Amino acid sequence: MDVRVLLVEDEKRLADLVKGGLTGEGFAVDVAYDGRDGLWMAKENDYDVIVLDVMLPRLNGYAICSKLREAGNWTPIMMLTAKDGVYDEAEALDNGADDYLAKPFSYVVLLARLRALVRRGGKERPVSLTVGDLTIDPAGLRCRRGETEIALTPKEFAVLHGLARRPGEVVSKSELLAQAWDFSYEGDPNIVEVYISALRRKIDLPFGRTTLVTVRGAGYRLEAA
Amino acid sequence: MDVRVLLVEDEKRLADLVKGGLTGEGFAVDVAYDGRDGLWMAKENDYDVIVLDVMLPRLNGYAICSKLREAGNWTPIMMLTAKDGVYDEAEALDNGADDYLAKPFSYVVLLARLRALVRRGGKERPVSLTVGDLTIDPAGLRCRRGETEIALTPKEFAVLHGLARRPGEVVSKSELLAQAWDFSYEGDPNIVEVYISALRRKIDLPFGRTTLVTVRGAGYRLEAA
DNA sequence: AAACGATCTTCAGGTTGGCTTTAGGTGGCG
DNA sequence: CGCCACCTAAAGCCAACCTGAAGATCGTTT
Repeated sequence: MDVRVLLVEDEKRLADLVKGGLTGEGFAVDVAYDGRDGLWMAKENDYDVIVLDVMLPRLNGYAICSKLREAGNWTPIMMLTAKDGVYDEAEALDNGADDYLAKPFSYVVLLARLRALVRRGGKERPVSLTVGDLTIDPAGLRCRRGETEIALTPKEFAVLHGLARRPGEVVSKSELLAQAWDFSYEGDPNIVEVYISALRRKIDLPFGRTTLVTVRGAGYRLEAA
Repeated sequence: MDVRVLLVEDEKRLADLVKGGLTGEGFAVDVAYDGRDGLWMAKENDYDVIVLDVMLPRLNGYAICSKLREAGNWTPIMMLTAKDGVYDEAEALDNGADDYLAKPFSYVVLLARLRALVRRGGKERPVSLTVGDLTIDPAGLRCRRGETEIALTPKEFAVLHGLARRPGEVVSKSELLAQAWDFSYEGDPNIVEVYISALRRKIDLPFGRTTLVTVRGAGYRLEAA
């Protein structure tokens, strides 16, 4: 049971190096030297993980990534970003990548991250959730109301995510607890209320909306309207 | 086991193109060139997925979609929305479509999305109940009379739900008690009357209706008329 | 190591709104 | 006419909920 890897990288020297290394580690590696070939191969075959350079001839890494996700392909993707910067990371994850690595990278780090990615598996998950004009990006701890970016803490995000996965439906406090906290959380359920309060202050109040609704005795509901 | 597709599209050139492409991919494609034929074929045959253009002669895509859903047909539907601003995606999904694609679309994308739709088997049949123009959504603890949303408390909802599950039938007070309250409720059975009263004030009175009928000595009945 | 900032969690006071009971009223039915 | 089932407005009670603030925890910086 080999791990099948697709490597899309135009620098032939680097591509060969990585391929050699990974092959030695027991990976089955295919290489594509430009974006369009890479996209085609990714669609044609079933890989366990895809390594994508960002800057590629004919079709860049971001585009490949979004196109795959759009096509319902949720193979784990690692992006190799040329420039080191926050902007690149954000863009990579925005486009549906699962992890990224800034060039130049150490081979050992690549290997470790790849293994982590494969282990995590490519569970099917949407690139982003949308509830009305609220978009939630599960890859990063961020969300946007229209064009306005909203910073969320990890827990706030977890709660919002739990609600957004079932828009318009009532999600009970205990469901939120089970999802955003450990399964067997022993603490005060009031904590959910605290986070609901914080979320409202961020996603509703500044916009004069009330999309996060309390359903007394039942739970909370996130509405599109 | 072919995948059976119904394509409802009046632009003959486009229809033939798509049909050709999909046939080549192993789909069994039927084409209808106007809305009424499309609806008829959708009802007559059992398709795995239906592709609906929005703007169609004789009966538009939205109408076909709602009519099918009304008739209890939950075949996955993909809507093709012309991007002229009159119709938008949200409307497509509101009408019960499972996915939409804005024209002009790439054939590859259409193919991928269709496959995803078929794989998922479409939206789960909503569990909402309908009694005449009254719809009850247990997942969201909401109910509507026509387009008007009605706010209900959990107990009110529980009672209404108990009635709506058996539309037109008499449901006894003790059945309602057993269902909406704990099995062994020790309180005053008059409470049911109180809630019936509250419900009437919300779902009948404002609409000049009397759908929630008392059957003296037997219980209550929720009527479609 | 110490200090710091951010986040998480707990706590407590205040408020609200739904649940239930009560009680007087209505109307069907013998 | 009187009984009984049902209707419904009103009010008290209590649990659920909101929220500001303080304490606890964790990771990062100095």
